[in-house]
Amino acid sequence: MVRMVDVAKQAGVSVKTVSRVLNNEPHVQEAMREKVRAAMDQLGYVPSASARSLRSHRSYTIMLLIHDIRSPFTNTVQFGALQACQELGYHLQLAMVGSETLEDRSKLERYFEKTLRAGKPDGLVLVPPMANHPVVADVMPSLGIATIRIGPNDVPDTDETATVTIDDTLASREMTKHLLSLGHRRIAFLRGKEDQDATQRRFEGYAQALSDAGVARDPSIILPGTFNFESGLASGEKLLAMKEPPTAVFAANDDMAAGVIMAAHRLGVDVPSQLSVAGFDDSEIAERTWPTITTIRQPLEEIGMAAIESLVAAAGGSAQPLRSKTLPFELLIRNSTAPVK
Amino acid sequence: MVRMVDVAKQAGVSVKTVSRVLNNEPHVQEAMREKVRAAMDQLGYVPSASARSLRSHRSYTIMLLIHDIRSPFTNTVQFGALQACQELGYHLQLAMVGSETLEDRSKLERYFEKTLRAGKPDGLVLVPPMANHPVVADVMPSLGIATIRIGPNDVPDTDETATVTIDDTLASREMTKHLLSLGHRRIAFLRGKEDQDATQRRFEGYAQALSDAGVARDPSIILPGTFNFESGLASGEKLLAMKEPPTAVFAANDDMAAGVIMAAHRLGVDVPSQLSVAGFDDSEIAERTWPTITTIRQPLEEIGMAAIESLVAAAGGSAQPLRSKTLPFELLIRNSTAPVK
DNA sequence: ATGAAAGCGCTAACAC
DNA sequence: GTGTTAGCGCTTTCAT
Repeated sequence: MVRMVDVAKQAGVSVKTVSRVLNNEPHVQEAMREKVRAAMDQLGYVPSASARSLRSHRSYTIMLLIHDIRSPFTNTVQFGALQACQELGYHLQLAMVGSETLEDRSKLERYFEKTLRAGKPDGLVLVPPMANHPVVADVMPSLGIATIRIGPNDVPDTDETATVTIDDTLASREMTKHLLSLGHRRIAFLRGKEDQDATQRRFEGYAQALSDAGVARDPSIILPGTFNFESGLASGEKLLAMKEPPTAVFAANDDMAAGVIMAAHRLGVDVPSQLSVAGFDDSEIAERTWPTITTIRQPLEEIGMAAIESLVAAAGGSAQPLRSKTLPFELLIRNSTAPVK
Repeated sequence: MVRMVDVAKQAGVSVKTVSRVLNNEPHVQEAMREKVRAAMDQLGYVPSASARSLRSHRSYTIMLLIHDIRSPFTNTVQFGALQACQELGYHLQLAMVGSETLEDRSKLERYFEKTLRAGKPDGLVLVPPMANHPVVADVMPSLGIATIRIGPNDVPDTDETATVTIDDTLASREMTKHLLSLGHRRIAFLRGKEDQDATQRRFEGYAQALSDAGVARDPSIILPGTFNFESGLASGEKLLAMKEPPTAVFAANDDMAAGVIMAAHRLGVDVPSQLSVAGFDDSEIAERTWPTITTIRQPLEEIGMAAIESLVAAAGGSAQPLRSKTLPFELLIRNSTAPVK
């Protein structure tokens, strides 16, 4: 194994200088820097991560904390995060919190204590439903780890936490306006999980757009949901069985929208001629159903990348505080929405 | 921060004894062991990962090497792997190899050198298409890292590598037999990517079943593919435009099967009454299309868990060699296959 | 601007 | 069965 001393010998300098070059510290002449870099390359030097972090208390590792790893949302964020990590020379480590742990405050505390102290990540990325879970929010500050939350819109920044999101309310309003512009007046709304900020935000956008258009809200076609396919299926069946069914359904995410489409298939209702369906997120499934789903694209890959970039910037000695970012969304009109008949 | 000395002091023993307890080494009296454990709990001791790995050359980290992170296949394996890691006290780290890197031997070598030397994982999990990529297979042995490949059927074990899979050929034969039993004789087959072992294996099962049933193979309805939705869509459109279209399509994975179903929708062909469609993998999409897809369930979560368990067992001092495993599959008959008319 | 020395927290090697 | 000591490879501190 090639050690720092070997590089130092090869370059004819002291270890400390090599260390300075490795860490991009100032106070090294450019010529020296070059010589050291050449020696590193020549010897194929790879610094020992454990030695570095033992001494410096930095791990060059970001931890992505997930709840349901199999969600395409999380998966895409992860993809972006991983790309950014590789570019910046950081490791991406995964950790998962199960439902029971999430419910139980003391369990969660113990879990964090163990996982975070052991891994000592330089930063933490939280995705929904972790991102604005009340118990998580309670426990986090005591850990003293820079954290980016993905998703929530209304959590204030602190020195140690910030958020990366889109403007859910605005996006939802635009989608609702799209449906209104097609002539729909009886538009159902499927809520998501209530412990996720997005549910309320998206509902607000829907409510605002209706109110702007002077359309009264009908509570009987605003249904609870869980963000998953089955919940959309059940709500779809319920709505279509009504005496006066809605002409459009806006689901708070694509999985539920796909469920509504499935319900329509089952009941022989044609989408979009008899029922328009809109989703949110632009998950993979939105392009794989028949018809394909009109939705809001969240730049999830970019969100993942932005999260890592913020954390790494804050971790690097410069000690700039974390900054929240709001990224742009896009209304994607596909085949599941059409003018009302 | 609580250190090992603090625990030792509290328990009234030497550091080495604490270390022995931490690592479950023998030669410690049960009473001492208990005392030490109590002290650890009481002080909230969390061992320093970096110090341990600096000294012991073990990182308690498994690396999952992925190519296309957004595939549901990989995602589910990852889910199982993460569960197993948490149970066994290991960290799961992610690394990604892009397409260009995978094509270029020297790039790949440099990538591995850098990634693996830096992270020093105790084990490596490869998923398709990494798992039996020729260049990867060439480069791996020189790295001296215990590796589990997920997917390939025909790679011999070595001391350092083993595989965890299902019997693709057998599974594919059973699916083909299912279609034959429904009266289909003109069964198309959609191949996957040719650099993946599964493509050939699954084709062989199809070929065997046809041959067992005395049905001649028609090369004009055996089409190449890439395992993705678009490729299934294109093949589906091509098959349905034939003068004598097949009565059934067996796609080498679910994404392609979903594409075929989409093609049928577009062309107004009813599935399954006019065309039966079968997939492979039991991806999430297989239950979200209309109709739902008859497929082969691979126990991907269990596969991910088994991979980690093997690696951890081999990493733990016992130094037992890696062992390959073949897990059971299951034929899931859903709504996309029906008797031929 | 550069270097020498101390020591991060742990385990390997060896003593008892 | 248990303890002592050295040192893993690096960065920090302090000196020059």
